[in-house]
Amino acid sequence: MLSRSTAARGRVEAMAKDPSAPHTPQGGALLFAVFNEIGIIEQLARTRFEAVMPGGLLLPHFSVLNHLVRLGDNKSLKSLAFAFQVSKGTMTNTVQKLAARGLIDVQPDPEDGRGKRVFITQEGRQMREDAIIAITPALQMLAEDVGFDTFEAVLPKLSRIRATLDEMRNP
Amino acid sequence: MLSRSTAARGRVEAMAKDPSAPHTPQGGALLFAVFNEIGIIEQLARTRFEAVMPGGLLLPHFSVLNHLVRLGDNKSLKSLAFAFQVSKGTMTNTVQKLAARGLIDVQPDPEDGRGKRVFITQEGRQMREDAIIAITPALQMLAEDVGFDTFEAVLPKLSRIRATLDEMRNP
DNA sequence: TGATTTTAGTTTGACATCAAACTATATAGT
DNA sequence: ACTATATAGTTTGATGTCAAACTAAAATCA
Repeated sequence: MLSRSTAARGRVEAMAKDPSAPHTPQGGALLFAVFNEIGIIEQLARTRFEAVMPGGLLLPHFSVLNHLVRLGDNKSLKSLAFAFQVSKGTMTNTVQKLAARGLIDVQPDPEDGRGKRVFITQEGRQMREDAIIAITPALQMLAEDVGFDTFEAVLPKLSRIRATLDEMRNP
Repeated sequence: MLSRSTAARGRVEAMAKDPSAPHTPQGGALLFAVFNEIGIIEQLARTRFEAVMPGGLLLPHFSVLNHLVRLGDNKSLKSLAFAFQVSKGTMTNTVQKLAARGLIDVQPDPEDGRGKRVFITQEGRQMREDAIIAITPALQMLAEDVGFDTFEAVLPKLSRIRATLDEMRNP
């Protein structure tokens, strides 16, 4: 059986780097490799995150709770969908799940008959706290093993890539 | 309507950075921010990639074709699932879709009655070439706008994070 | 004011994905 | 050899997601 890191490397190398391929830009392989690493990290991080979440909380659910605590509640579904770059239907689904668990409270918007407003409940705040507590050991281990400076160095560059990708949408 | 980059920043800030939260490690916010950027980039990149793929080819489909060209075909489903870090069932599904389109050829493993072997067809090779041609403009634009050096700088650090996350699985 | 268009949210249908159960074959243990 | 266990692949049921169709309520405009 291959080691896990070998497996991951296998996937890294799985992406395009064929120098004989026509029309491949010089260094297109580099970009492929970066996006491939990002894809793997996203998957590994999500899996690990959800594995330790209390009550089977999923990443998008936590994300919404965290958003409501950090940036304040009384948010519309639209703004939440926009903030997380998911479709309206997806946010409808997420909000319904959170509401069914009593972690948020959804009410009609008093100023707009079409809209709704999302509030976090006390249970929702507690769940968000528990979630942060649950993931903290993994984050600490990661910070120790990888080095904090690596994360510091990488964040602004990722932001730059994200911002550019963001601007490239719908030209 | 908010600008798109404002929206993306909204999602960035949506993740944990609450300094008042108990048990939040010093700088836990940094790690959250990094993973959040990674999540957004993965989503934006996938969407953009699939939007230009010929014949509605999806990212996992392309990834398998590319893998078979770059690392050679005659692969088992197991090894493909392992390389891409997806479940066996997922790879069964992906392989069935590719085979139905005639892009790969799946045959029983002559040396193992349980196994199958996956081969890429000429149509599959052509599809992979077309896909690379289709995504190249976006990659070039990105490389120009962001700067090649940013990608060069970020790749080894992402690899490090990925490798550590990989090692952290199933201790 | 009345008609058109835009917007907020929901629903529907399709698809990728996963975990777990299942089948069939191979390997290990005795 | 016979039984146990492990492995390759498929299937099943659930979930998250999206795009597109749909409903209802603004906002625009003529």
